[in-house]
Amino acid sequence: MDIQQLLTQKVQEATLNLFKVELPSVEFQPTRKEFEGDITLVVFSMLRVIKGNPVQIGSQIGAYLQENVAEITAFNVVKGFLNLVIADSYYFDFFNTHKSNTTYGFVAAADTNGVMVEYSSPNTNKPLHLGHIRNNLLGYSVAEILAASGKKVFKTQIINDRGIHICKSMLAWKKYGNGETPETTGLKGDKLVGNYYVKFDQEYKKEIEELVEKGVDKEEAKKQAPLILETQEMLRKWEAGDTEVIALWEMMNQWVYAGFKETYDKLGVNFDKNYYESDTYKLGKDTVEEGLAKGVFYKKDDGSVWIDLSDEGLDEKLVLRSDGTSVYMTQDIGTAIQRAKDFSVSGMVYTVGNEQDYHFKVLFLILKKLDFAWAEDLFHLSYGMVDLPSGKMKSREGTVVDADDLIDEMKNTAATISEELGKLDGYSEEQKQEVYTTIGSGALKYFILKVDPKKRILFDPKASIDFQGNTGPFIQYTYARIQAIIRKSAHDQTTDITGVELHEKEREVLKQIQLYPEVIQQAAKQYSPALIANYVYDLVKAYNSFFQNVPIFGAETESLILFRAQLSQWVGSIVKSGFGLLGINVPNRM
RNA sequence: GGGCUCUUAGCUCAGCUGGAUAGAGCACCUCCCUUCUAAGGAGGCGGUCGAAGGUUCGAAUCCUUCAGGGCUCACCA
Repeated sequence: MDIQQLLTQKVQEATLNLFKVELPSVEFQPTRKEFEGDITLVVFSMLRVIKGNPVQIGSQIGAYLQENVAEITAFNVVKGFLNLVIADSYYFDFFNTHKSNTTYGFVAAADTNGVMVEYSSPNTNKPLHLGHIRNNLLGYSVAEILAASGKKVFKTQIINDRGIHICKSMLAWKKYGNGETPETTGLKGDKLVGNYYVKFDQEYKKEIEELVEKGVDKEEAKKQAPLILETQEMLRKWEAGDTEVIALWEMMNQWVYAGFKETYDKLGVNFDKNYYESDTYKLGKDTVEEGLAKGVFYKKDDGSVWIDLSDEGLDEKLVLRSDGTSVYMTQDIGTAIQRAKDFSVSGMVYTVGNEQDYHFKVLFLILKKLDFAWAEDLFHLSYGMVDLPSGKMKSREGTVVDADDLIDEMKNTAATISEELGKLDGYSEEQKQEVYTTIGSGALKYFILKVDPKKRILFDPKASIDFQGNTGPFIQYTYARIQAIIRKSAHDQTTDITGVELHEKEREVLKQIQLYPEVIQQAAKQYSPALIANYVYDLVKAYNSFFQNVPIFGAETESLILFRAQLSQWVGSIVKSGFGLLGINVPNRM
């Protein structure tokens, strides 16, 4: 039982004895730095049931607790706050019990209830950019956090691999590509295909202009341009299973997947299963047909199929076009059902930007109306856009921050700083490169994950990401320093500690460590890696203050040295664990 | 126009779901490396929590209105 639970009981016992009232709930909070104490009972909130002067009530309860609870050694009352001082012995018990547990704070996964986390979900025409980085980091991290909180987690992505836009890059490559491949050009596959998508757009615009000059109306020109007609023809062939078109489609998709794989590896993210729209959209169509029979949907005169959500305060929404082809919603219905079949999950998390809030509101509602039991446990992990100072990233204006470029740039910055500091002497070139990668991507990942997912991020490419203060490298640096202590320390890391007096700084560190399990649960509940990031930062700050103000190897007694070395080790282990939940590595030296 | 959402120090962000004098980092100004890694530590400067009302012992947090930003309301995905 942790101290708060124990105190809750004891406070209820106290009020029953002293005031003859049963307290429905007891409110605690950490004691503020400026007051003496470790944990604070808020007496104000009890005034509803106990009438009287809060200071007096607080004093009486405080006296009772000091008398009857071994862990409470002193107390003081300020206004309506009862500050309680917890005995060192309590902290040492806590310390000895958990310090060697490498999964401290984690709850073992129950097999029964799985959760699926979808993230990334790229479009095969466009190389990944900064917005995708946020998506990938968030999704991966939330999956890790959910797993740590006791869920069985499956990671997936849905790949947008079909539709008219895919045919555009295929056609452009066929017409202007001269058989170029990633091998012949040395380009990453996704970049190569992305170039042809852009190329299509350029040529298409030229055709439109030519037609307009000949006197064709602009809207009409868009429909008549030979390129768009050819693209539509290609899509028809694709849907008809034309061998040549399918072969081209498969070849180019493979290039893109190979390119994405490289970027995912660099980001350190992965998936248990990939879904492809080309596989799931048909199931969506079938489901709509069934729903139509059940009366969930209705058909308009032109043959299009809709759902009426006006009772729920929303609009009518199209789920099948009049020509019978599927829309985005259709295929998302299909994908969800397919997943529920493939994995036994009780929940699904969709990591998708907040511009699709409305879409997911509708999707979840439709699935509920279709009576799927799991539809109650769907969550849209909606996150804010990553904007540049100039506004939105626009590929046409060349203002997109490319994922690969940014990752490389961060690594280079890390390398420059590292070399200036020159602390990696004795490392091989390969080891150094590894450290630079760790630091560079640590800086990037932390920068993005420390912000509440809901909020939009402003990213200024000119003002580079910091390496000092509340940053990834700051935290990694603390970890590296701790490793230096461990290397130097010949002390046994598991012996129990007794008979030393806690320094104020050590107490602060231990209080922070105590919070970790609860922080993981909160982060899981709120789907927020930012809570983990900010927690690790606070832990590290408390540790640094200890490190800088309290000697370790210069401590007065052997057991004190032992304790401080062990404490350092434990902090290091939690930093590693917490950063692991964010998908960030830690270096042994830096 | 309807819906959703955001606004906290010059800048970037916390603020434990209603509690004490609103906290960090960056930037700026002082100090601290013959003790373990100074990518660090100790301190200073800096706030009418977008505005106005309301709820109550108590509001950055809850409610209402207003202002400003973002997203969205496609037979695009």
